[in-house]
Amino acid sequence: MTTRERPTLEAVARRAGVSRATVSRVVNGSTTVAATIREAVNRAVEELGYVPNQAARSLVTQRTDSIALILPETANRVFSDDLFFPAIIRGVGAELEAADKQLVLMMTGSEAGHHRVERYAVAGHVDGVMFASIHGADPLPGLLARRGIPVVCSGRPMTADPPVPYVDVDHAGGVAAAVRHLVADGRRKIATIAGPQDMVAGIERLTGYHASLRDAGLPELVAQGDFTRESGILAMRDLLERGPDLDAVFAASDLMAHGALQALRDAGRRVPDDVAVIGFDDFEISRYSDPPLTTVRQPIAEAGRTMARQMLRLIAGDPEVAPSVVLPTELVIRASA
Amino acid sequence: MTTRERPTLEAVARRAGVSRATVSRVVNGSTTVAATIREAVNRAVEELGYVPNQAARSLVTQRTDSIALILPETANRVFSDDLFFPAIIRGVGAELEAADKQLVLMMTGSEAGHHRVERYAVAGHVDGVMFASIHGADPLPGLLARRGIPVVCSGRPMTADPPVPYVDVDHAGGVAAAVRHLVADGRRKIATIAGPQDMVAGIERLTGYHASLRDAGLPELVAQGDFTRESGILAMRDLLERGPDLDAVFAASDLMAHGALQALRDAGRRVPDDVAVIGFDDFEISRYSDPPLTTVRQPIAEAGRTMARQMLRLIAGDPEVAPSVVLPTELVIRASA
DNA sequence: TTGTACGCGTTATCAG
DNA sequence: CTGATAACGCGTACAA
Repeated sequence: MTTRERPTLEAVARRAGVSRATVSRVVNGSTTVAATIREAVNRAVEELGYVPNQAARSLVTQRTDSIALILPETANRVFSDDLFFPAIIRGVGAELEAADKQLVLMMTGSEAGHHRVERYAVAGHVDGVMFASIHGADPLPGLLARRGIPVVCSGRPMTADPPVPYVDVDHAGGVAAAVRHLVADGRRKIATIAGPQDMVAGIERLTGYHASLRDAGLPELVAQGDFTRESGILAMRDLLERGPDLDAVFAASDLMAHGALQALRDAGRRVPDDVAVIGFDDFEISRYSDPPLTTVRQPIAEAGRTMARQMLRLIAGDPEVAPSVVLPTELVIRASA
Repeated sequence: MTTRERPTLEAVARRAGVSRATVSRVVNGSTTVAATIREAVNRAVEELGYVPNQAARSLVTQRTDSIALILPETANRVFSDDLFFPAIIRGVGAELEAADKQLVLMMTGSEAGHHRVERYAVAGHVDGVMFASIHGADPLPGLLARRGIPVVCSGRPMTADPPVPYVDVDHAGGVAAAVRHLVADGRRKIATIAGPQDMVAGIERLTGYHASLRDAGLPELVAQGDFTRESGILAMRDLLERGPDLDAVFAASDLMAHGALQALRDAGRRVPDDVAVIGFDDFEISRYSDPPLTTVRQPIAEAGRTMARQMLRLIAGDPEVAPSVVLPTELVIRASA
């Protein structure tokens, strides 16, 4: 391994026969440099393979040009068949790439990881921190914000101690559309498989269910899941037991809806003839399920892009950053309901 | 958002009534500081919420205490039902956590991303770079190594321009064990579903297949896949068409093996009665397939841990870092073969 | 045991 | 348009 010394600005300057200042200007794309000199400097940079020392640079600029995306989950959860994280990462990545910022992914399933991320950010490793999801009343976003670090969350934080800008989708509106569709179809015993109640997405979809059924004057039937397919299977079995006469089920995630489809099939119920099923997400796979899943589409990648844009504004010092952006959801009707 | 000034060493020193040097010593855990002073300093640190400026610190120490793990894939590939990446990330994460180093994940599916990672590393953002996989003759590992940046790869790099330390598993040995098992079981028409031939894992498993069948004096039958389940389905159909009389198939990944199981079922072949199937990976789900999958176990998380350990040694300047570590594989016999 | 003083590699502010 | 020169915040010989 060649442990050659890294060339400095000084070295480039000597080789090009100019001052450090001039080299710095060229490297940073200043226009006020004579063409001939610029060329000489660029040649020297090339020959020496010069790359600016990030530590020195950010010591004076106060910037690192890299931004963290926190995945407050364990590796097992992040990397599963749940396509939420990939989608949000794609959205964030695309927007940051366009802005030439480096995306830094950090998983913090454990408590210790949580604390290390805090130090990492406060120490100035990154210019800002985005959260891909929030569990319970996670203090970290507020903590960082109070430190003056730009923070944006995906999903409304449950604690708004110092209010942190967030991007979310219209959960309630999506659920309402789903329930309306079921009611219009003549369904009268509409159950739900709720998401985890330590996450705003889970809570708001359940709240939306409550509100919609109340408006429609229909009886409720709730089972608890955690967004995963397995939990959908278990919850559906539970529902069938407690409400054998149900004729529809709204699952708070596509994966749980798929689990429900499977459990219904196992129980000999036909979808949608006996039981209508609606999910929430609109993952790719939902187009190919049996039957294809009617579901509430939420623009996850778009949420990621939006989150990144807000972050870039925050970093740029834009005072006009909206405290929240809520993206619309949309009912996608296929065969299951 | 409180944009309070970040306290510096100087501020802490003033408050504690000591010099900057002393504060620095306390913060870095030097033992040569009087207990009373240490306490006063710690109190000041606490009160001010002081956290060392990473840029300033690494400007002098030449270290950042964070290490990158490159996933040279798109988000779609990284976050799929392939459990390779989660496993390796878990292994790496555990080892780095113990060493109190921060793990930084970077995905570089695109060409541009590739280049940005190079600059990121060369600029000194991280102390070292690990690669979770390698495609073709990726020049990046060598490029970084030549720059004097510690590099470790998971999987033998196809180009060893400057030889880069790597951790891999015994592909050939695993394949040989699988084929031996099939032959001993009386199978005589053993096909294979090969992995992508731009990755060493794909190449070596196919090479191993060639060698094993040659040794056994049996005819070959090869179809091409890319480690995914879908490619396994397609490849199996292809094989059945070209070799209707095959009585066994070795798939170079568990996911492809699962695809093969499905295709065989669709074709009305019984497993293992008509066709024996063996995979490669031993993912959790392979215990629950129908039938449970006989497969070659490769210790992925252990490879991640080993890779991290090698990296830590490299960073510590240990001259005794092995140029390569090859972990054993093991045939796990279940019901499919 | 503690403090002084220098240097790490850049950028930015001034003169020239 | 270019070149000195002063920060930026910290670690660490060296001196006290």
